[in-house]
Amino acid sequence: MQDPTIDILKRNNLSVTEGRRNILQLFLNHNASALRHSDIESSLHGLDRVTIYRTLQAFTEKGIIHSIPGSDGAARYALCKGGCEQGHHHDDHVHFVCVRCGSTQCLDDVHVPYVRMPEGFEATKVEMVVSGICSKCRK
Amino acid sequence: MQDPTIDILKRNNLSVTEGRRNILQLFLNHNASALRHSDIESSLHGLDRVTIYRTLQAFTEKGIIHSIPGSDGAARYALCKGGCEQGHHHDDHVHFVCVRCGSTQCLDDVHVPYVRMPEGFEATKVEMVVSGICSKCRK
DNA sequence: CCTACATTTGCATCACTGTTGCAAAACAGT
DNA sequence: ACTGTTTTGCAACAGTGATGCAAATGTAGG
Repeated sequence: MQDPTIDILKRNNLSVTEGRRNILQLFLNHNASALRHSDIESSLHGLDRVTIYRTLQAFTEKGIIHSIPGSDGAARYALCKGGCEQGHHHDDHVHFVCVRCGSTQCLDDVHVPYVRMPEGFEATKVEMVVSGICSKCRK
Repeated sequence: MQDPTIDILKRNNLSVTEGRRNILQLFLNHNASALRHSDIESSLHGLDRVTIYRTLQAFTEKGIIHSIPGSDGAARYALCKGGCEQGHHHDDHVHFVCVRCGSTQCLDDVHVPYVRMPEGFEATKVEMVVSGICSKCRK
């Protein structure tokens, strides 16, 4: 109740630790754009690299955050807005990567359109990433 | 004329070297699914890692191959089927990643649908990657 | 075919991402 | 507060990708 981070961690059956609360708080403060592991590492010095990796894994498994594939070989993470539960994500929105400022954001209102698969293919997940100039960089 | 690899390299103003011909031949033989750097490295032992990276870069710039974002942090590459030229790619097809066999393939007949961007966003590139079970693995 | 110039290769090295095993520290429930 | 479980930090490792430089290779002209 008092602190939203404690609440979220408990609801997801995760032990409430300093590191997890700090990482979660960072996502709550920063929900305009997705965070890379390195962003978290530089914001929260003193927290071990490995702990951050493991925390991101745990949060992803619980459905607190979702990962966004980055073409530069570094995963990005953003808070799930709702509908995601233990084991199953329902983030069917489009992601946007700005080539100018480098930020990745969730376009929560733009949902991934349906595409018909060829005979014999069975789709279980669809990722759509749009690159271009974001609204902030276009001024 | 005689060897398609020589032909393709010359058409793109690339020096014809042993390594480039071998890599290109690998793509020609293997056009059902995309290749990772490591696939090429293990198929063509004796060729330096760095040479492979630089060749993949050169081929991508020339529009011979295109890269496919992989969520596992390893880029995949596949031959461009047409419409791609020096500097500009026109691969608007969907990519499929099989979670069973791990292969990545181009669904050349399935093209990426249009999505309307929110106010202020300017899209220049759209990537769509579908995961699931491919037709071969479903038998 | 040989020479001279430009390009490419291989090697060493580096930076970054992500994983694993293990002992010490922190947490949860009684 | 005590005990058992979970998490953390550390060390080490594997993989991807980039860069600088000297040696090797390719290209074009005669």
